[in-house]
Amino acid sequence: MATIKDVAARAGVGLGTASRVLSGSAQTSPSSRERVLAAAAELGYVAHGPARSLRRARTDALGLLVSDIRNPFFSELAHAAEQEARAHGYALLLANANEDADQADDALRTFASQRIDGLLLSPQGPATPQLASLLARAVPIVLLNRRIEGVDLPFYGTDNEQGVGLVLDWLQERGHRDVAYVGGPQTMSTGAERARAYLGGRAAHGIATDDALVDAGDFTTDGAAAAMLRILDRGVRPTAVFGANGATTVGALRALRERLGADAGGVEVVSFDDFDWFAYASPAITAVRNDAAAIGVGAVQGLLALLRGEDATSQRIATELVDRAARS
Amino acid sequence: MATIKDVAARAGVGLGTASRVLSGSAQTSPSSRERVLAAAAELGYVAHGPARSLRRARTDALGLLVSDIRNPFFSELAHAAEQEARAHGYALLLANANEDADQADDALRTFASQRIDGLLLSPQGPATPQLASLLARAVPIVLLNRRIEGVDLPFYGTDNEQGVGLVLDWLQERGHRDVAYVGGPQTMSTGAERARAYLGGRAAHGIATDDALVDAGDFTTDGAAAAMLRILDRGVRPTAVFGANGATTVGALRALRERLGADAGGVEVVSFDDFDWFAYASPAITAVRNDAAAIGVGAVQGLLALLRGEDATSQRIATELVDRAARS
DNA sequence: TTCCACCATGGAAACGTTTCCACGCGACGG
DNA sequence: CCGTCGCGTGGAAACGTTTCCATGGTGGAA
Repeated sequence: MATIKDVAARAGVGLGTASRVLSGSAQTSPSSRERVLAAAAELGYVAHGPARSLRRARTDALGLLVSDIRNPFFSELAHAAEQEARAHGYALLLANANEDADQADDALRTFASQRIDGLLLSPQGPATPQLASLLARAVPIVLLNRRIEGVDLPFYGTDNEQGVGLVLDWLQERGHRDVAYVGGPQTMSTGAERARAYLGGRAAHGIATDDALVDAGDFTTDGAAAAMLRILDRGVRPTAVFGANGATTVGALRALRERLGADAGGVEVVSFDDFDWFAYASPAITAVRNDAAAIGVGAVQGLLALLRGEDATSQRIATELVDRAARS
Repeated sequence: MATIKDVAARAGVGLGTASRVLSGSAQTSPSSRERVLAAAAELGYVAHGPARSLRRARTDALGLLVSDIRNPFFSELAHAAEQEARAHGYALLLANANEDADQADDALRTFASQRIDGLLLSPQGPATPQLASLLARAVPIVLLNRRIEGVDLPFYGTDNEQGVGLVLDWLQERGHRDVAYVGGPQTMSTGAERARAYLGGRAAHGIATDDALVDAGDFTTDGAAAAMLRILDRGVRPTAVFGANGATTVGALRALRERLGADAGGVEVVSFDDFDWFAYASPAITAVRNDAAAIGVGAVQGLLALLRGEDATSQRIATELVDRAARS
């Protein structure tokens, strides 16, 4: 309730001096400084953020739009990004698109209205009008984990090719020939890149190139379970299954357990995306660990670079394989 | 970049009329309305949120402070709360305390500066100066899942007593006598309430009241694993283990698997807090499902009631048991 | 001693809204 | 035909900051 005028009055200084002390923007005499700070403390003064933003034409806030905060990948990323932003004096506003284009647009509208200084965006699909509007306003934007067709923005995400390479090496080392692949939608860059890397690298790693072993869901558990069942229904019997993201792997696992029992009939499961609990699953799941925290931190740093007027270099974060196969 | 003045000028109306149309606050003639909306669309006008907040002395934003967004309970809750808030025209600002009192205070300071209209708070511990400051400003606040000593605020959380009752019934039905309990910190209301309900109800459900079977961690995986190991080291051999929250159960599971093998030596595990993947764990974990979404929605509704000047009634959300025990 | 430069200071202006107030006009009733 | 009522309107004021500008004072250099 107390304004800076009240503080100035109580400290017996002018409005300007009080502002200079409280925002630390310019030199002030030690005595003024002391009295202003004392007055502010006594009154419990808290600067009015919106007024400050109005005057300074910046909000010191970054927006983060993720497709689903319940997805552990994104909650980890959000957490890391928030820490990094906070460390640099920025607040992080989080919005949830709920895997829905309308909600995503809605969130972008809110961000635009809040006048965020920059945006971390995990795109749902193609560019939307709201996104175009933000681009037109020259709001700095970086992309997370998925690319947008036709829009060239700094990108921070997993190195899909390298990650799939690790999986292929592992499959070969374990001697798997008949491997099922449960993919994601080709319309997402993640789905497309992983599929391309896997399908293109199979032969060189001694894996059968039978198309009956390949199907795709929509990166949801349910979609992936259905895809896995379709594969099994074709009468093929893989010795290993590769899920193209975390939810996909869970769906495949569910289908395998339904069909083949709690140990999935000895089928080995390997995943792009790691969850901690994969260690406790039956069967244990080997996974490529997608470093969400590194992506979040890198993206914030890139965005901050853009805000300083420098340019940001895209990063593909390398993955590492967590091998949980039962060894004899 | 376009302001409401630009819109008014282009539409050939006065400033006031433009504002009235765009904020829908009062009657305007159809012709004005039409021209203002057209002008706004042509200019790509987006209202300046901070300016609006400054003038209206409200932000239409609610703050949500959780202890750790990576905790699935909170990400689920955050998601549900955001949907509910959005449906009522409020934005939800999310902040992460990272289980750390300083960061929590920092986040509260930011919220205060942003002039949020209301706060959903999952407290870390006792009341802090920043919280007192918010209370003094008469910012409406509701509490999530944990209470604060000495502060009487509307509360939305799990019905711990009822949930523990379900677990006790299940343990009795399964014929367990020697049950280990891995609890949480007594300084948190959740830890204390669950411990009280369990310890007090044991005898009536035919469970041994041997204190060697009881230990406590700090609601983290590592702390719980250590507690579980302490119990096993006492030479007791329980037939079932009850973990007082999700992370605790995971820690106990880890310790059991380390000591007794991948099937935990046949020990049955039951948890307060359910994770979807418990179905795929080895051994499968029975759990009391904590309805995070219902808590989030209820809390937002309560907060909105406070904002309307009504008063909010605390809610204890009932849990349900998800029985995943292997039946013969 | 005198001037100049510099630094701290007080207050006005500006940021983009909403809302209040006063005004003009048309319609309706007397 | 005139007074009044009400509705739509334009513009000024206000919200709480920061920043610019002018001013006064002080220290050092000449």
